[in-house]
Amino acid sequence: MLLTRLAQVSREVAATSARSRKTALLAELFRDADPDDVPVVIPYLAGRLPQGRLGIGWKVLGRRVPPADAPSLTVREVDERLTAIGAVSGTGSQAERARLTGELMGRATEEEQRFLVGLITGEVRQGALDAVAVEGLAQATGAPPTDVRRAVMLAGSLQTVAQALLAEGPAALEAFRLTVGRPVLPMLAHSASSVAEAVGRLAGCAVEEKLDGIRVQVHRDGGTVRLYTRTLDDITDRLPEVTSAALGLKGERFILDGEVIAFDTEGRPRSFQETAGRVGSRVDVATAARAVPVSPVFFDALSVDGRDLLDLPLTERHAELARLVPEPMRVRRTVVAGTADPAAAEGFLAETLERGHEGVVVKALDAPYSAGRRGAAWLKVKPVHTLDLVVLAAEWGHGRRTGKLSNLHLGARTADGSFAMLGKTFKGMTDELLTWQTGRLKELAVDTDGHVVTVRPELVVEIAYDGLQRSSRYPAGVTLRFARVVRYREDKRPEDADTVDTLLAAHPEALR
DNA sequence: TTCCGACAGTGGGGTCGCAAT
DNA sequence: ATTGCGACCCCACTATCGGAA
Repeated sequence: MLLTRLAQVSREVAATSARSRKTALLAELFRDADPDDVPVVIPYLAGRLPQGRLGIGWKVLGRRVPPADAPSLTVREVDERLTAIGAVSGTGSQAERARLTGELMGRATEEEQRFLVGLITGEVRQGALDAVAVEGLAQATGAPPTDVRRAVMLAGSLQTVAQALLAEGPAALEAFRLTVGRPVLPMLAHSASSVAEAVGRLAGCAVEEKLDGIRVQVHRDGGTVRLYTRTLDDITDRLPEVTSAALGLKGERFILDGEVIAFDTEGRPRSFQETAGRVGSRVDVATAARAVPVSPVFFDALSVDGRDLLDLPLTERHAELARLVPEPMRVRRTVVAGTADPAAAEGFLAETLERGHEGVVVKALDAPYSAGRRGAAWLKVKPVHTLDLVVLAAEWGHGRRTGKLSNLHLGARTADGSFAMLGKTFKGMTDELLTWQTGRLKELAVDTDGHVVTVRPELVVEIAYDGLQRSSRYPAGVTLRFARVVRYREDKRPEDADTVDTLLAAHPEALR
Protein backbone atom coordinates (compact mmCIF):
# COMPACT_ATOMS: atom_id res chain seq x y z
CA MET A 1 0.00 0.00 0.00
CA LEU A 2 1.19 3.49 -0.79
CA LEU A 3 1.80 6.02 1.95
CA THR A 4 -0.16 8.60 0.00
CA ARG A 5 -3.36 6.60 0.57
CA LEU A 6 -2.82 6.83 4.34
CA ALA A 7 -2.02 10.51 4.15
CA GLN A 8 -5.21 11.14 2.18
CA VAL A 9 -7.39 9.14 4.56
CA SER A 10 -5.80 10.89 7.53
CA ARG A 11 -6.65 14.23 5.95
CA GLU A 12 -10.25 13.13 5.36
CA VAL A 13 -10.53 11.84 8.94
CA ALA A 14 -9.26 15.17 10.23
CA ALA A 15 -11.70 17.05 8.01
CA THR A 16 -14.84 15.50 9.51
CA SER A 17 -15.90 15.97 13.11
CA ALA A 18 -18.33 13.03 13.14
CA ARG A 19 -16.78 10.09 14.92
CA SER A 20 -18.95 7.64 12.99
CA ARG A 21 -17.53 8.98 9.73
CA LYS A 22 -13.96 8.77 11.04
CA THR A 23 -14.60 5.15 12.02
CA ALA A 24 -16.03 4.32 8.59
CA LEU A 25 -13.06 5.88 6.80
CA LEU A 26 -10.58 3.91 8.88
CA ALA A 27 -12.57 0.69 8.46
CA GLU A 28 -12.53 1.06 4.69
CA LEU A 29 -8.77 1.47 4.67
CA PHE A 30 -8.17 -1.46 7.03
CA ARG A 31 -10.26 -3.69 4.73
CA ASP A 32 -8.10 -2.74 1.76
CA ALA A 33 -4.80 -3.27 3.55
CA ASP A 34 -2.62 -6.19 2.55
CA PRO A 35 -2.12 -8.51 5.58
CA ASP A 36 1.63 -7.85 5.46
CA ASP A 37 1.01 -4.10 5.67
CA VAL A 38 -1.37 -4.36 8.61
CA PRO A 39 1.28 -4.17 11.35
CA VAL A 40 2.22 -0.77 9.94
CA VAL A 41 -1.06 0.60 8.58
CA ILE A 42 -3.02 0.15 11.80
CA PRO A 43 -0.65 1.99 14.14
CA TYR A 44 -0.05 4.70 11.52
CA LEU A 45 -3.77 5.39 11.28
CA ALA A 46 -3.98 5.35 15.07
CA GLY A 47 -1.38 8.14 14.96
CA ARG A 48 1.52 6.11 16.34
CA LEU A 49 4.76 4.55 15.15
CA PRO A 50 5.22 0.83 15.74
CA GLN A 51 8.87 1.55 16.59
CA GLY A 52 7.96 3.81 19.47
CA ARG A 53 10.92 6.15 19.93
CA LEU A 54 13.18 7.12 17.02
CA GLY A 55 15.41 9.76 18.56
CA ILE A 56 14.26 12.50 16.21
CA GLY A 57 12.05 15.43 17.12
CA TRP A 58 11.14 18.95 16.12
CA LYS A 59 14.77 20.00 15.79
CA VAL A 60 15.34 17.70 12.84
CA LEU A 61 11.81 17.72 11.43
CA GLY A 62 11.72 21.50 11.37
CA ARG A 63 14.26 21.55 8.52
CA ARG A 64 12.48 22.08 5.22
CA VAL A 65 13.15 19.47 2.57
CA PRO A 66 11.82 19.99 -0.98
CA PRO A 67 8.93 17.54 -1.41
CA ALA A 68 8.65 14.97 -4.20
CA ASP A 69 6.33 15.80 -7.08
CA ALA A 70 4.60 12.44 -7.21
CA PRO A 71 3.91 9.82 -4.52
CA SER A 72 6.06 6.69 -4.66
CA LEU A 73 6.67 5.60 -1.04
CA THR A 74 5.06 2.39 0.17
CA VAL A 75 4.16 2.06 3.84
CA ARG A 76 6.52 -0.89 4.14
CA GLU A 77 9.41 1.11 2.75
CA VAL A 78 8.66 3.95 5.18
CA ASP A 79 8.58 1.48 8.04
CA GLU A 80 11.94 -0.01 7.03
CA ARG A 81 13.52 3.43 6.76
CA LEU A 82 12.17 4.54 10.13
CA THR A 83 13.40 1.33 11.75
CA ALA A 84 16.84 2.06 10.33
CA ILE A 85 16.73 5.63 11.68
CA GLY A 86 15.81 4.39 15.15
CA ALA A 87 18.67 1.89 15.10
CA VAL A 88 21.42 4.49 14.49
CA SER A 89 23.60 5.05 17.58
CA GLY A 90 27.00 6.25 18.70
CA THR A 91 29.06 9.31 17.79
CA GLY A 92 27.68 11.18 14.81
CA SER A 93 24.34 9.45 15.21
CA GLN A 94 22.36 12.66 15.42
CA ALA A 95 23.74 13.90 12.11
CA GLU A 96 23.20 10.49 10.53
CA ARG A 97 19.58 10.33 11.76
CA ALA A 98 19.00 13.82 10.40
CA ARG A 99 20.51 12.82 7.05
CA LEU A 100 18.35 9.69 6.77
CA THR A 101 15.27 11.66 7.82
CA GLY A 102 15.97 14.28 5.17
CA GLU A 103 16.37 11.53 2.56
CA LEU A 104 13.00 10.05 3.52
CA MET A 105 11.28 13.44 3.50
CA GLY A 106 12.72 14.15 0.06
CA ARG A 107 10.91 11.08 -1.27
CA ALA A 108 7.59 12.25 0.21
CA THR A 109 5.04 14.61 -1.31
CA GLU A 110 3.96 17.64 0.66
CA GLU A 111 0.90 15.88 2.04
CA GLU A 112 2.97 12.82 2.93
CA GLN A 113 5.55 15.01 4.66
CA ARG A 114 2.86 16.53 6.85
CA PHE A 115 1.57 13.07 7.76
CA LEU A 116 5.05 11.74 8.57
CA VAL A 117 5.92 14.73 10.76
CA GLY A 118 2.66 14.19 12.67
CA LEU A 119 3.42 10.51 13.14
CA ILE A 120 6.97 11.03 14.35
CA THR A 121 6.08 13.82 16.76
CA GLY A 122 2.91 12.08 17.93
CA GLU A 123 0.72 14.97 16.79
CA VAL A 124 -1.38 13.72 13.87
CA ARG A 125 -4.31 15.89 14.97
CA GLN A 126 -6.87 13.89 13.00
CA GLY A 127 -9.29 13.53 15.92
CA ALA A 128 -8.85 9.79 15.95
CA LEU A 129 -6.34 7.79 17.96
CA ASP A 130 -6.49 4.30 19.46
CA ALA A 131 -10.16 4.31 20.42
CA VAL A 132 -11.42 5.27 16.98
CA ALA A 133 -8.97 2.86 15.33
CA VAL A 134 -10.36 0.08 17.54
CA GLU A 135 -13.88 0.91 16.36
CA GLY A 136 -12.71 0.97 12.76
CA LEU A 137 -10.97 -2.35 13.17
CA ALA A 138 -14.12 -3.88 14.64
CA GLN A 139 -16.17 -2.53 11.74
CA ALA A 140 -13.67 -3.81 9.17
CA THR A 141 -13.63 -7.34 10.57
CA GLY A 142 -17.17 -7.73 11.88
CA ALA A 143 -15.93 -8.40 15.40
CA PRO A 144 -17.88 -6.90 18.35
CA PRO A 145 -16.23 -3.59 19.35
CA THR A 146 -16.36 -4.51 23.05
CA ASP A 147 -14.41 -7.70 22.41
CA VAL A 148 -11.81 -5.90 20.30
CA ARG A 149 -11.40 -3.23 22.96
CA ARG A 150 -10.96 -5.83 25.66
CA ALA A 151 -8.40 -7.76 23.61
CA VAL A 152 -6.41 -4.54 23.09
CA MET A 153 -6.43 -3.82 26.83
CA LEU A 154 -5.24 -7.33 27.60
CA ALA A 155 -2.61 -7.37 24.87
CA GLY A 156 -1.53 -3.85 25.77
CA SER A 157 -1.20 -3.25 22.03
CA LEU A 158 -3.59 -2.48 19.18
CA GLN A 159 -1.12 -3.74 16.61
CA THR A 160 -0.96 -7.30 17.97
CA VAL A 161 -4.72 -7.61 18.08
CA ALA A 162 -5.17 -6.11 14.61
CA GLN A 163 -2.75 -8.56 13.07
CA ALA A 164 -4.41 -11.59 14.64
CA LEU A 165 -7.89 -10.33 13.87
CA LEU A 166 -7.26 -9.63 10.20
CA ALA A 167 -5.40 -12.91 9.73
CA GLU A 168 -7.78 -15.24 11.57
CA GLY A 169 -11.03 -13.34 12.00
CA PRO A 170 -13.03 -12.64 15.18
CA ALA A 171 -12.22 -16.08 16.63
CA ALA A 172 -8.64 -14.85 17.16
CA LEU A 173 -9.82 -12.61 20.00
CA GLU A 174 -10.25 -15.67 22.22
CA ALA A 175 -6.49 -15.97 22.49
CA PHE A 176 -6.13 -12.63 24.28
CA ARG A 177 -6.47 -13.56 27.91
CA LEU A 178 -4.91 -12.12 30.99
CA THR A 179 -1.47 -13.70 31.18
CA VAL A 180 1.17 -13.38 33.86
CA GLY A 181 4.17 -11.71 32.25
CA ARG A 182 2.12 -9.80 29.67
CA PRO A 183 1.20 -6.33 30.95
CA VAL A 184 -2.33 -4.93 30.67
CA LEU A 185 -3.31 -1.28 30.48
CA PRO A 186 -3.96 -0.01 34.01
CA MET A 187 -7.31 1.28 35.22
CA LEU A 188 -7.35 5.05 35.67
CA ALA A 189 -9.31 7.48 37.85
CA HIS A 190 -11.48 10.54 37.29
CA SER A 191 -11.27 13.62 39.50
CA ALA A 192 -13.81 14.76 42.06
CA SER A 193 -13.72 18.08 43.85
CA SER A 194 -14.44 16.73 47.32
CA VAL A 195 -14.66 13.50 49.26
CA ALA A 196 -18.34 14.15 49.95
CA GLU A 197 -19.04 14.46 46.24
CA ALA A 198 -17.07 11.31 45.44
CA VAL A 199 -18.71 9.26 48.19
CA GLY A 200 -22.10 10.58 47.10
CA ARG A 201 -21.56 9.40 43.53
CA LEU A 202 -20.71 5.84 44.55
CA ALA A 203 -22.95 3.53 46.51
CA GLY A 204 -20.54 1.85 48.88
CA CYS A 205 -16.89 2.62 48.42
CA ALA A 206 -13.37 2.19 49.66
CA VAL A 207 -11.35 5.32 50.37
CA GLU A 208 -7.67 4.66 49.71
CA GLU A 209 -4.65 6.88 50.23
CA LYS A 210 -3.17 8.24 47.00
CA LEU A 211 0.61 8.04 46.96
CA ASP A 212 2.60 10.51 44.86
CA GLY A 213 4.93 8.02 43.19
CA ILE A 214 5.13 5.96 39.99
CA ARG A 215 2.42 3.48 39.03
CA VAL A 216 3.72 -0.09 38.77
CA GLN A 217 2.26 -3.38 37.62
CA VAL A 218 4.08 -6.34 39.17
CA HIS A 219 4.02 -9.75 37.46
CA ARG A 220 5.47 -12.80 39.21
CA ASP A 221 5.67 -16.27 37.74
CA GLY A 222 7.60 -18.48 40.15
CA GLY A 223 11.10 -17.02 40.40
CA THR A 224 10.57 -14.53 37.57
CA VAL A 225 9.34 -11.01 38.28
CA ARG A 226 8.64 -8.24 35.76
CA LEU A 227 7.72 -4.63 36.52
CA TYR A 228 5.80 -2.34 34.14
CA THR A 229 4.91 1.36 34.16
CA ARG A 230 1.55 2.94 33.33
CA THR A 231 2.48 2.95 29.63
CA LEU A 232 3.66 -0.67 29.92
CA ASP A 233 7.38 0.06 29.72
CA ASP A 234 9.45 -2.67 31.35
CA ILE A 235 11.37 -1.17 34.29
CA THR A 236 12.34 -4.43 36.02
CA ASP A 237 16.06 -3.77 35.82
CA ARG A 238 15.79 -0.38 37.53
CA LEU A 239 14.06 -1.52 40.73
CA PRO A 240 15.76 -4.62 42.16
CA GLU A 241 14.34 -4.03 45.65
CA VAL A 242 10.79 -4.16 44.25
CA THR A 243 11.59 -7.48 42.58
CA SER A 244 12.87 -8.79 45.92
CA ALA A 245 9.72 -7.63 47.66
CA ALA A 246 7.58 -9.46 45.09
CA LEU A 247 9.63 -12.63 45.53
CA GLY A 248 9.10 -12.38 49.28
CA LEU A 249 5.31 -12.60 48.98
CA LYS A 250 3.54 -15.88 49.70
CA GLY A 251 2.30 -16.55 46.17
CA GLU A 252 3.90 -18.12 43.15
CA ARG A 253 1.91 -16.53 40.32
CA PHE A 254 0.21 -13.16 40.47
CA ILE A 255 -0.30 -9.73 38.91
CA LEU A 256 -0.55 -6.81 41.33
CA ASP A 257 -1.22 -3.11 40.78
CA GLY A 258 0.33 -0.44 42.95
CA GLU A 259 2.67 2.49 43.29
CA VAL A 260 6.40 2.65 43.94
CA ILE A 261 7.50 5.48 46.17
CA ALA A 262 10.52 6.54 48.21
CA PHE A 263 10.09 7.05 51.98
CA ASP A 264 12.42 8.94 54.30
CA THR A 265 13.81 7.43 57.51
CA GLU A 266 10.69 8.49 59.42
CA GLY A 267 8.44 6.77 56.92
CA ARG A 268 7.16 9.94 55.32
CA PRO A 269 6.99 10.11 51.53
CA ARG A 270 9.88 11.84 49.79
CA SER A 271 9.08 14.35 47.05
CA PHE A 272 7.73 13.15 43.73
CA GLN A 273 10.86 14.53 42.10
CA GLU A 274 13.05 12.23 44.19
CA THR A 275 10.97 9.12 43.49
CA ALA A 276 10.70 9.91 39.77
CA GLY A 277 14.43 10.58 39.50
CA ARG A 278 15.19 7.21 41.07
CA VAL A 279 12.77 5.28 38.85
CA GLY A 280 14.21 7.10 35.83
CA SER A 281 17.80 6.08 36.64
CA ARG A 282 18.91 3.26 34.36
CA VAL A 283 22.70 3.37 34.22
CA ASP A 284 24.08 3.03 37.75
CA VAL A 285 21.11 1.40 39.42
CA ALA A 286 23.05 0.19 42.48
CA THR A 287 24.15 3.71 43.43
CA ALA A 288 20.70 5.17 42.75
CA ALA A 289 19.10 2.42 44.86
CA ARG A 290 21.39 3.17 47.82
CA ALA A 291 20.65 6.90 47.64
CA VAL A 292 16.88 6.61 47.11
CA PRO A 293 15.48 3.17 47.93
CA VAL A 294 11.85 2.74 46.88
CA SER A 295 9.05 0.54 48.17
CA PRO A 296 6.08 -0.97 46.39
CA VAL A 297 2.68 -0.27 47.93
CA PHE A 298 -0.15 -2.28 46.39
CA PHE A 299 -3.86 -1.56 46.01
CA ASP A 300 -5.21 -4.18 43.60
CA ALA A 301 -4.80 -7.79 42.48
CA LEU A 302 -5.55 -8.65 38.84
CA SER A 303 -4.56 -12.29 38.88
CA VAL A 304 -3.66 -14.74 41.64
CA ASP A 305 -2.57 -18.36 41.18
CA GLY A 306 -3.83 -18.51 37.61
CA ARG A 307 -7.22 -17.02 38.48
CA ASP A 308 -8.22 -13.95 36.44
CA LEU A 309 -9.76 -11.44 38.87
CA LEU A 310 -10.47 -8.56 36.44
CA ASP A 311 -14.23 -9.05 36.35
CA LEU A 312 -14.64 -9.54 40.08
CA PRO A 313 -15.82 -6.62 42.21
CA LEU A 314 -13.20 -4.62 44.08
CA THR A 315 -14.25 -6.19 47.38
CA GLU A 316 -13.27 -9.65 46.18
CA ARG A 317 -10.09 -8.52 44.45
CA HIS A 318 -9.03 -6.73 47.61
CA ALA A 319 -9.69 -9.83 49.70
CA GLU A 320 -7.26 -11.70 47.43
CA LEU A 321 -4.76 -8.87 47.73
CA ALA A 322 -5.00 -8.94 51.53
CA ARG A 323 -4.34 -12.71 51.58
CA LEU A 324 -1.21 -12.27 49.50
CA VAL A 325 0.30 -8.99 50.64
CA PRO A 326 1.04 -8.03 54.27
CA GLU A 327 -0.53 -4.82 55.51
CA PRO A 328 2.54 -2.55 55.45
CA MET A 329 2.89 -3.22 51.73
CA ARG A 330 -0.73 -2.30 51.01
CA VAL A 331 -2.24 1.13 50.56
CA ARG A 332 -4.10 2.27 53.71
CA ARG A 333 -7.86 2.37 53.24
CA THR A 334 -11.20 2.62 54.93
CA VAL A 335 -14.54 1.27 53.74
CA VAL A 336 -17.62 3.51 53.69
CA ALA A 337 -21.12 2.06 53.41
CA GLY A 338 -23.45 3.66 50.87
CA THR A 339 -25.60 5.30 53.51
CA ALA A 340 -22.79 6.33 55.84
CA ASP A 341 -21.95 9.89 56.81
CA PRO A 342 -19.12 11.16 54.59
CA ALA A 343 -17.48 12.57 57.73
CA ALA A 344 -15.54 9.34 58.22
CA ALA A 345 -14.18 9.63 54.69
CA GLU A 346 -13.31 13.30 55.27
CA GLY A 347 -11.43 12.29 58.39
CA PHE A 348 -9.49 9.69 56.45
CA LEU A 349 -8.48 12.30 53.87
CA ALA A 350 -7.29 14.68 56.59
CA GLU A 351 -5.25 11.89 58.17
CA THR A 352 -3.75 10.93 54.81
CA LEU A 353 -2.67 14.52 54.12
CA GLU A 354 -1.24 14.72 57.62
CA ARG A 355 0.92 11.71 56.76
CA GLY A 356 2.30 13.66 53.81
CA HIS A 357 0.40 11.97 50.99
CA GLU A 358 -1.23 13.49 47.94
CA GLY A 359 -4.91 12.77 48.55
CA VAL A 360 -7.29 9.84 48.28
CA VAL A 361 -8.90 7.68 45.64
CA VAL A 362 -12.54 6.77 46.27
CA LYS A 363 -13.41 3.44 44.63
CA ALA A 364 -16.76 1.73 44.07
CA LEU A 365 -16.74 -1.59 45.95
CA ASP A 366 -18.77 -3.40 43.30
CA ALA A 367 -16.77 -2.26 40.24
CA PRO A 368 -14.63 -4.61 38.17
CA TYR A 369 -11.09 -3.73 37.06
CA SER A 370 -11.69 -1.79 33.83
CA ALA A 371 -8.28 -2.14 32.22
CA GLY A 372 -7.30 0.86 30.14
CA ARG A 373 -10.43 2.84 30.98
CA ARG A 374 -10.72 6.02 32.97
CA GLY A 375 -13.94 4.86 34.53
CA ALA A 376 -16.12 6.75 36.97
CA ALA A 377 -15.63 3.88 39.42
CA TRP A 378 -12.42 5.43 40.73
CA LEU A 379 -12.45 9.08 41.79
CA LYS A 380 -9.37 10.90 43.01
CA VAL A 381 -9.62 13.79 45.44
CA LYS A 382 -6.70 16.13 46.06
CA PRO A 383 -6.64 19.46 47.86
CA VAL A 384 -6.52 22.44 45.49
CA HIS A 385 -4.75 25.72 46.31
CA THR A 386 -5.36 29.03 44.59
CA LEU A 387 -3.35 32.21 44.08
CA ASP A 388 -3.82 35.59 42.42
CA LEU A 389 -0.98 36.04 39.95
CA VAL A 390 -0.10 38.53 37.24
CA VAL A 391 0.15 37.70 33.53
CA LEU A 392 3.65 38.62 32.35
CA ALA A 393 3.43 37.27 28.79
CA ALA A 394 1.52 34.83 26.61
CA GLU A 395 2.38 32.46 23.76
CA TRP A 396 0.49 31.94 20.51
CA GLY A 397 -1.36 28.61 20.51
CA HIS A 398 -1.20 25.69 18.08
CA GLY A 399 -3.82 23.50 16.37
CA ARG A 400 -7.30 24.56 17.35
CA ARG A 401 -5.78 27.43 19.32
CA THR A 402 -3.97 28.92 16.32
CA GLY A 403 -4.45 32.68 16.33
CA LYS A 404 -5.23 32.74 20.06
CA LEU A 405 -2.90 33.77 22.85
CA SER A 406 -2.94 30.58 24.87
CA ASN A 407 -0.08 29.77 27.19
CA LEU A 408 0.24 32.32 29.99
CA HIS A 409 3.46 33.24 31.81
CA LEU A 410 2.57 33.73 35.47
CA GLY A 411 4.29 36.00 37.96
CA ALA A 412 4.12 36.63 41.70
CA ARG A 413 5.11 39.88 43.40
CA THR A 414 8.54 40.14 44.98
CA ALA A 415 9.76 42.28 47.87
CA ASP A 416 11.11 44.98 45.53
CA GLY A 417 7.79 45.34 43.70
CA SER A 418 8.83 43.48 40.55
CA PHE A 419 7.38 40.14 39.42
CA ALA A 420 9.02 36.71 39.50
CA MET A 421 7.84 34.16 36.95
CA LEU A 422 6.54 30.97 38.59
CA GLY A 423 5.56 28.94 35.54
CA LYS A 424 3.09 28.79 32.67
CA THR A 425 -0.42 27.50 32.07
CA PHE A 426 -2.74 26.87 29.14
CA LYS A 427 -5.37 25.00 31.15
CA GLY A 428 -8.85 25.92 32.30
CA MET A 429 -9.78 28.33 29.50
CA THR A 430 -13.01 28.08 27.57
CA ASP A 431 -13.04 29.16 23.91
CA GLU A 432 -14.82 32.31 24.98
CA LEU A 433 -12.20 33.13 27.58
CA LEU A 434 -9.45 32.38 25.07
CA THR A 435 -10.93 34.93 22.68
CA TRP A 436 -11.32 37.50 25.42
CA GLN A 437 -7.80 37.10 26.78
CA THR A 438 -6.32 37.32 23.27
CA GLY A 439 -7.94 40.72 22.79
CA ARG A 440 -7.10 41.98 26.27
CA LEU A 441 -3.48 40.85 26.13
CA LYS A 442 -2.96 42.40 22.72
CA GLU A 443 -3.96 45.73 24.29
CA LEU A 444 -1.31 45.23 26.95
CA ALA A 445 1.41 43.99 24.57
CA VAL A 446 4.76 45.74 24.70
CA ASP A 447 7.01 43.37 22.76
CA THR A 448 7.11 40.08 20.87
CA ASP A 449 9.62 37.67 19.39
CA GLY A 450 7.00 36.20 17.10
CA HIS A 451 5.94 33.48 19.51
CA VAL A 452 5.97 35.04 22.97
CA VAL A 453 4.08 38.29 23.46
CA THR A 454 5.30 40.26 26.47
CA VAL A 455 2.64 42.39 28.16
CA ARG A 456 2.50 45.11 30.78
CA PRO A 457 2.07 43.25 34.11
CA GLU A 458 -1.42 44.55 34.87
CA LEU A 459 -3.82 41.66 34.42
CA VAL A 460 -4.54 39.59 37.55
CA VAL A 461 -5.62 35.97 37.14
CA GLU A 462 -6.73 33.45 39.76
CA ILE A 463 -4.75 30.24 39.39
CA ALA A 464 -5.45 26.83 40.91
CA TYR A 465 -2.50 24.48 41.49
CA ASP A 466 -1.62 21.26 43.32
CA GLY A 467 1.49 22.39 45.14
CA LEU A 468 5.03 23.68 44.76
CA GLN A 469 8.03 21.87 43.42
CA ARG A 470 11.69 22.81 43.23
CA SER A 471 12.78 24.43 40.00
CA SER A 472 16.09 25.37 38.46
CA ARG A 473 14.30 27.17 35.66
CA TYR A 474 12.48 29.92 37.55
CA PRO A 475 13.99 32.74 39.61
CA ALA A 476 12.19 31.94 42.89
CA GLY A 477 13.60 28.39 42.81
CA VAL A 478 10.11 26.92 42.80
CA THR A 479 7.32 26.41 40.30
CA LEU A 480 3.63 25.58 40.50
CA ARG A 481 2.55 22.00 39.92
CA PHE A 482 -0.38 21.60 37.50
CA ALA A 483 -1.31 25.29 37.34
CA ARG A 484 -4.65 26.14 35.69
CA VAL A 485 -6.79 29.25 35.23
CA VAL A 486 -9.85 29.63 37.45
CA ARG A 487 -10.92 33.15 36.35
CA TYR A 488 -9.63 36.61 35.64
CA ARG A 489 -9.73 39.11 38.50
CA GLU A 490 -10.27 42.46 36.81
CA ASP A 491 -11.40 43.74 40.19
CA LYS A 492 -7.82 43.33 41.43
CA ARG A 493 -4.77 45.39 40.68
CA PRO A 494 -1.29 43.88 40.23
CA GLU A 495 -0.33 45.29 43.65
CA ASP A 496 -3.03 43.03 45.13
CA ALA A 497 -1.44 39.89 43.66
CA ASP A 498 0.12 37.25 45.91
CA THR A 499 3.80 37.47 46.72
CA VAL A 500 6.59 34.92 46.43
CA ASP A 501 7.11 35.11 50.17
CA THR A 502 3.53 34.27 51.10
CA LEU A 503 3.61 31.42 48.58
CA LEU A 504 6.77 29.95 50.08
CA ALA A 505 5.36 30.37 53.59
CA ALA A 506 2.23 28.47 52.56
CA HIS A 507 4.24 25.45 51.41
CA PRO A 508 7.08 24.90 53.87
CA GLU A 509 7.21 21.19 53.01
CA ALA A 510 8.22 21.97 49.42
CA LEU A 511 11.56 23.36 50.61
CA ARG A 512 12.50 20.72 53.14
C1' DT B 1 -35.06 15.83 24.39
C1' DT B 2 -31.53 16.17 27.65
C1' DC B 3 -27.71 14.19 30.00
C1' DC B 4 -23.39 12.16 30.47
C1' DG B 5 -19.36 8.97 29.40
C1' DA B 6 -15.48 8.58 26.59
C1' DC B 7 -12.05 10.79 23.54
C1' DA B 8 -9.01 13.89 21.54
C1' DG B 9 -6.48 17.99 21.88
C1' DT B 10 -3.59 21.46 24.20
C1' DG B 11 0.14 21.79 26.28
C1' DG B 12 2.78 22.21 31.68
C1' DG B 13 7.55 20.83 34.72
C1' DG B 14 11.16 17.58 36.07
C1' DT B 15 14.65 14.06 35.36
C1' DC B 16 17.60 11.01 32.99
C1' DG B 17 20.87 9.80 29.36
C1' DC B 18 23.09 10.52 25.12
C1' DA B 19 25.41 13.31 21.73
C1' DA B 20 27.19 17.66 20.49
C1' DT B 21 29.73 21.75 21.80
C1' DA C 1 32.25 20.05 31.84
C1' DT C 2 28.17 22.01 30.01
C1' DT C 3 24.29 22.34 26.91
C1' DG C 4 20.60 20.70 23.90
C1' DC C 5 17.41 17.37 22.85
C1' DG C 6 14.27 13.45 23.12
C1' DA C 7 11.81 10.19 25.97
C1' DC C 8 8.91 9.36 29.64
C1' DC C 9 7.23 10.15 34.20
C1' DC C 10 3.59 12.98 36.65
C1' DC C 11 -0.86 15.72 35.02
C1' DA C 12 -5.89 19.38 34.37
C1' DC C 13 -9.15 20.90 31.72
C1' DT C 14 -12.53 21.85 27.65
C1' DA C 15 -15.08 20.61 23.42
C1' DT C 16 -17.44 17.30 21.05
C1' DC C 17 -19.90 13.15 19.55
C1' DG C 18 -23.17 9.78 20.20
C1' DG C 19 -25.45 6.50 23.07
C1' DA C 20 -28.18 6.27 27.50
C1' DA C 21 -31.83 7.94 30.17
